Amino acid sequence: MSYYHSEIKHYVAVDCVIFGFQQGSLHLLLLKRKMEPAQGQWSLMGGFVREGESVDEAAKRVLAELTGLENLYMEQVHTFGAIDRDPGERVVSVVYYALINIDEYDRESVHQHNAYWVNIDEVPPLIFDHEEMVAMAREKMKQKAAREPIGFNLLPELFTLTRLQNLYEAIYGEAIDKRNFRKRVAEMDCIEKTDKIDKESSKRGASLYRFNANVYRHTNTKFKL
Amino acid sequence: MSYYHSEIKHYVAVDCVIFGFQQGSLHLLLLKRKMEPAQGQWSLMGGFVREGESVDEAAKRVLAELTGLENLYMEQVHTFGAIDRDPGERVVSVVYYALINIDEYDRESVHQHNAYWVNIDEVPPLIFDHEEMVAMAREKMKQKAAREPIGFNLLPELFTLTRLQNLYEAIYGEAIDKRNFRKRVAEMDCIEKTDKIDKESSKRGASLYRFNANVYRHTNTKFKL
DNA sequence: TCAAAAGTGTTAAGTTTACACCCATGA
DNA sequence: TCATGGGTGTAAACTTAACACTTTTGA
Repeated sequence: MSYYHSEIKHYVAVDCVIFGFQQGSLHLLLLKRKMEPAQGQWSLMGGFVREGESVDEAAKRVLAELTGLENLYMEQVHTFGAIDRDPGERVVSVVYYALINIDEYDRESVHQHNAYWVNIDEVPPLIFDHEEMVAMAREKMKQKAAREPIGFNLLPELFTLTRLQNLYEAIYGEAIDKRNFRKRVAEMDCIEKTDKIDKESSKRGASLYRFNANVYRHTNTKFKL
Repeated sequence: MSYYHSEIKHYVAVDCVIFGFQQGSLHLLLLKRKMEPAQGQWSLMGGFVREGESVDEAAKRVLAELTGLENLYMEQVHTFGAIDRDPGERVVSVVYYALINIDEYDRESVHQHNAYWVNIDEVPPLIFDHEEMVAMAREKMKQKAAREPIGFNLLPELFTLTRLQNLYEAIYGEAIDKRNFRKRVAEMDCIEKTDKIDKESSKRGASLYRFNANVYRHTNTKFKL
């Protein structure tokens, strides 16, 4: 209105790199675009920032639209601001990543958006600069997961240690020594053994564990997996 | 024009957290605003993203406007997108930090912008969300400086080891053991001793060192100071 | 001659890595 | 009974941290 009238405005969008964990691998929720530009090609889920919402809120809305889930763990990654990154028109895009428990999304909604879970190591070519977005999001998530307990967002509430180890192997992209891994887990009070046993994944059965966020907040020991 | 006509646009700005190193402390280059809104208050250097430039280019331009320097080391920090973060009008701001050798900027230009170097531990109240921007930039710079040789951008080409140590102490906010520090430096081939001696800082004189970016690129040893 | 910064190694503590076998169970 | 995944400890290698005195020189 008043101060900045001599400046120009831009479209501001958000794009979401949505991580899930399945069959021992990280997966991404990708869309096969139903609209121009780039119809028929693969892309991240995105949307424009609207008038009455912050950029963070726009990302939450876009995620909820697709997955039906509110309160996902989400983090801003980077803003992509090249002039011609979108060949349709100039759009500045703020990228977020989200971590979701792959058992809990709204399949109906995902289906309607023409979205599919794709193994992160078999991602098809993506439109625009979306591959770079994925690369940055993956790297940032990896760094964060090593030092803060965000990985549990990718798991159900109860999980076996083998499953947790598989998750971290997928995140780091390398094998982890089982005994060393369990030693580290044992030192972390916030990862609690429950008295429940999982019989799905093995004949013998494996103890189920749970992440306790309260314990995490009240202990001063650094998280490190 | 075509695809996104039903969406609305936003002002997109850049704000720059400009670090310098002086008298053993990190300093920030801050402006006393000459215009509304928030005239007379302290702020970061900023500006709007224009039509023919990317967001990165806007940040470079804004930095060059203030300091007269091109090719500064610069990194994107975060995008601030709250609706009412700027009480004048809605502006989405992309924050960058830059590292500058405090001996080399254009004093004339800085003076004209009403800008001053302020010790980072004595920063006055800043407008809007600029204090949060500074905090995030500082943390990100610290993380990066520990693992990549960006600190040299804050120093002249030749420097003594004591000066380098003082810089890292300022970045980390804690004292470093002199012998351990020098041991680490000695193991890094990219930090080369020259045959020049600095006589300014001590009676005895101290050897001057230089960072060699080529050597850094061609060695595989991780940078760690 | 003395104040001020430069320069220099060793040891202990802590952390990280490598590694192999027995257990419980359902098919 | 055997194939499958669950569960457990120790020693060596490496990394980090702690620590104090001698040197040079200009004022």
